Amino acid sequence: MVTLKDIAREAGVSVMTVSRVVNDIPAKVSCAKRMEIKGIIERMGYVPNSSARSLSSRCSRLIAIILPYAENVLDSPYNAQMVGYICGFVQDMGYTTLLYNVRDYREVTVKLRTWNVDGAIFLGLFDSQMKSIKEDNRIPLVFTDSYSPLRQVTNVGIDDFKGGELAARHLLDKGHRNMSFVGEFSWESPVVRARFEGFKQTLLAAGTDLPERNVFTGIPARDTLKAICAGGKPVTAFFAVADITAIYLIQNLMACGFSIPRDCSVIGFDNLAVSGLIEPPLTTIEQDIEKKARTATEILFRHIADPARPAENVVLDVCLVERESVADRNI
Amino acid sequence: MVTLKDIAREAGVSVMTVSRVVNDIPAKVSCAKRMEIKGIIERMGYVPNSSARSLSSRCSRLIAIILPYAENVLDSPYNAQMVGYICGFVQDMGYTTLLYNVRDYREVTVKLRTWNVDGAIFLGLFDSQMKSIKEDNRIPLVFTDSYSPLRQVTNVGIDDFKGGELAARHLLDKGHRNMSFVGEFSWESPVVRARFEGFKQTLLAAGTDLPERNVFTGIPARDTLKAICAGGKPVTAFFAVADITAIYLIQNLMACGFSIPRDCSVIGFDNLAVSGLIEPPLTTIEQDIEKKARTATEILFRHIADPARPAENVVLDVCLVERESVADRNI
DNA sequence: CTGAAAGCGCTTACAG
DNA sequence: CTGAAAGCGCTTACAG
Repeated sequence: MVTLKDIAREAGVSVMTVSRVVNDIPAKVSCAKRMEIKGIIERMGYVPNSSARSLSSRCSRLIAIILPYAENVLDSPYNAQMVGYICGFVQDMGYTTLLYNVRDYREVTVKLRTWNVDGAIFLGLFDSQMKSIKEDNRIPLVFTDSYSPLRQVTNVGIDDFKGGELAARHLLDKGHRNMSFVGEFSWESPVVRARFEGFKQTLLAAGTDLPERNVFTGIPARDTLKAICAGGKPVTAFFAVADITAIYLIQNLMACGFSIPRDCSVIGFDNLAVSGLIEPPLTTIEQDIEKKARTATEILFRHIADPARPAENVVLDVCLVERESVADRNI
Repeated sequence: MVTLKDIAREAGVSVMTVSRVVNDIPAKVSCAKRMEIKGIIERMGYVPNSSARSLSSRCSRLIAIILPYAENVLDSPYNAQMVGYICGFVQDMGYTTLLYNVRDYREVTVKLRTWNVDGAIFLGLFDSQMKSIKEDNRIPLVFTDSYSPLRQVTNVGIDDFKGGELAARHLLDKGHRNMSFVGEFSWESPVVRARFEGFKQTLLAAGTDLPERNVFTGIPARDTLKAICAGGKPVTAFFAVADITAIYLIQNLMACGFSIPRDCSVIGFDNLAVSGLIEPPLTTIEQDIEKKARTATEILFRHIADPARPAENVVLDVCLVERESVADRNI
């Protein structure tokens, strides 16, 4: 392994001079010497040892992405997109990405400290442990999709409530009057809750009720689907809390013999790449995942550059993407 | 920051004794002392500094996953699956995952050396640079889907040729006699080549030709699709080199007014999660991505434990998954 | 503009 | 079973 010392000996200077060249510390080494040393570094294939750097400078140039545990954390297209973009942005900044999935929030502190990570981005549900995580780790931390009331926490999220509103308004516009909400995860998730509330309140304001029996935490069983989509006052449209949910819901509705959108309409949330590819192409609420990833990374680096910066809470916009999974009942 | 020294002072022992407790070096510290020290470590919230460890022990417990550059490397569901599984397995071994996307293979050496990475797994097309990468980095390296002739390289791949055979045999069984191959990427990719050869040779052996005009490097334009699927001797079935390709191909065929599989059949390769969700559900050649990720990780750790181990080339099996995108023309 | 000294937090290698 | 010494490769802080 080639070290600073080797380069220094070869160039006949001290290690400090080489270190200054390697780190491009300006105007502290004469130009001629600088060029000569650069040549030797190139020729000998010197690569700085990041561990040694991290140890002495207390900066690792390492960013951790923290995901809640799953057998495969990137199974979800949303997570995969976020991690992929963040990884690219982090690398563009000259930093390196560590990828972690944690079963218990207490693992977080150990993982961040042991590598002396300079900053971390959290994907997913860490709301309740956020306070402890924040207290235990005095480095810049960016959460995503958090609804924690803590003001000193930096978060990048989207307008989930508005997403629910847009879905409701679109279905109302298309003449639907009896609808169903299909959630996922537990009701613990404030993200699900916000989308639901936006949906429900918009319906209520328009004089349309969303009865309890049409609200589900997961995809309803086929018998249930058959029951609510037929009978006296059938459900004509579903708002699924995520595109993945919508896709499986459509599968189940089709398996029940329903045609989408002729017999019942479905609107999703996320606008994943696959959502335009299924049959029928999914009408959905779009969130800009690249922008979310970019914003989260930018804010993180802003806090790394200036740790005194106040916490920010960014809420990104959402919009309706109309495709073919919602029928117009007005015509 | 709590260090070994702090624990040592608190316990009234030397740092070496604490180090031995932290690292569970067996039977070298009396039991009573060991318990007492463990208590202090717990109480003071000591976390070992991995950089210091890496520097002095020359082992980082870091594994790099190297992907060829893309704007979003995890945009491909295949990459996302692989990275997700590998990350989990690596973590189970007590190691940490670094995620890199590289534009140029020369970046690889710098990235691996600077963090003193203990091993690396490569996803994607590194065949031509493999020799240089291998020579520059004397740590365990596992490649995937490589067709490099280098014998000293460890690789985990699948039987792409057999996949092509299975596709051909299935279409022949279903009575198709005029087929098309739709590739992706360049023909440089030996993976594409192998799938193509398996397909073509099986057709030829059965007395069915695969004329040049029905072989494509990307998804054909709609005019082309219309032309080859109509006329005197129409193409009745397509073999797409990957499910993603198949999905877009189906989109295009539908946009041309063709019904799948009534007017033309499509068979894919990979069996992604989405492939069963599209309409019609895709008949495809399945590869076991979890097994591939697991095998690659296991072999890597075997080589880390015993660097003298000879290189291995593992070829995993593939199989046909029959769904609804291929019509039976015999009935 | 340049360098000698000290130290980051740990482990290796040796001594007892 | 325990510890003092040296060193991993770098940077910080200071001196000139």
